[in-house]
Amino acid sequence: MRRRDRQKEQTRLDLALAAFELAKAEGLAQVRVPQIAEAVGVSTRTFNNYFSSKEAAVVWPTTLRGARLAADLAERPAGEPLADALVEVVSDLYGPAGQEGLPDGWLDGFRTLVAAEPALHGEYLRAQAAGERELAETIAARTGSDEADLEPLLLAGVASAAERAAVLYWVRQVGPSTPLIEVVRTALAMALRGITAATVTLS
Amino acid sequence: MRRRDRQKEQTRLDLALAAFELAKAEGLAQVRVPQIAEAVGVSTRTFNNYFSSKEAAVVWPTTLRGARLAADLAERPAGEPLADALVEVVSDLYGPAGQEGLPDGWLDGFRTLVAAEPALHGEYLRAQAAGERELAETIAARTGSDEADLEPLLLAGVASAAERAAVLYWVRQVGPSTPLIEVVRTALAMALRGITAATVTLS
DNA sequence: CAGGAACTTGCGTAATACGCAAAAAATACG
DNA sequence: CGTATTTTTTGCGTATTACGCAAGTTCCTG
Repeated sequence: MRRRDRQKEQTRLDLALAAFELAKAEGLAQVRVPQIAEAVGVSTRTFNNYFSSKEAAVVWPTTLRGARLAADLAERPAGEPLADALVEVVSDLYGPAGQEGLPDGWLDGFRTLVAAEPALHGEYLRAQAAGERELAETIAARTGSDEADLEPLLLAGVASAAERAAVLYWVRQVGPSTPLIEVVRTALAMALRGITAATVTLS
Repeated sequence: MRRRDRQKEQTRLDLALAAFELAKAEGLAQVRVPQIAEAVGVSTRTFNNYFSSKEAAVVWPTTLRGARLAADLAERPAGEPLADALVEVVSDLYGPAGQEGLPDGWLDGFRTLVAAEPALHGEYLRAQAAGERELAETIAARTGSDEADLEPLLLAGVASAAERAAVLYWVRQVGPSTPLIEVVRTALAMALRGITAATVTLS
């Protein structure tokens, strides 16, 4: 029962990475679904059992990273202030530990590819949004907020937005680059200060 | 030159609203592109000159609203604190003035539809992201930041995230609803307090 | 009102996504 | 150890779609 699941996830990741490599090499538009399937040794139909489009496949690791984010937050010491925990957990995604399970240099290549391929933007944001939802749930669990509170949604959304902004800033940077992980930390710190400081209740 | 453009934009909006109405009535998956085109009286091929998918069509007004957001911010008095201006401008989108050019009740129907149709999420987020970019540029122009600064990106991202979080919160709300526009104002105020207060520079 | 630009349209085609049912593989169980 | 059962993969058929291209139509400009 478990071996099966692991094999499935491996195949899913294989397909995702194959799609990514091909897109990087030839441009996403030139990549054909059968080509991806063949690279992994499965049928086209099987590819479509795992992913509903090549875009979804390319972006799959983003979903994984989102899940890892929530999981990491859940394991943070309970006493730690939430803002600090968020900064750590998100910026860790951009450190060496955040690349686990993915090939070397994946993150850089992925950023480049997404920037170059507008066709990926929708699926990419979708994947991020999924992670954001998980994150909001974890935050709610941690702070003991009501399931339907505004704060967890806000915190997750803002953290996610700060992460995106940091990456965007870093990509556009021209001069000597501040390391991405530093930019991420700064952006998160700036963005989170507001929400965690204020305690506002809706009437 | 201008009459032509106006007609074009009208057609584009007609197609978008037709797609929306049909999706609302029959479910997006049941709607066929030729059906949308016919509803507006153009050929299928013309539909695809305007939009590259039915999803993109349904979501088009979101793009318009994003553009309006940036335009509105540009017209705010220069003296006004940026955070205040952002709160006003975003929450105005959820007031009566924000519905201009769209049919009555569009906003409610749209929210419901997007919530019900995962196939729209990608395009929806894409449209929001486009608005976010415009907003960041307008903010940069307003504050006189360098084109490549982090702050404008962060502010635009956080404002956008706060808006999304507010809507999500409001949708899930069970009890007596706080008016959406109030939730939006609160969320923005909470989220923005941090960034605008802090002045952090990257090393 | 003639010349030309912009927009629309029909046609052809490559690609895709998914339902369905059969084959194959993995696992559980006696 | 072998068979029954569940899961996964696969092939096939098909409805739909997106877009290049070239011809037709509309509209503006001088």
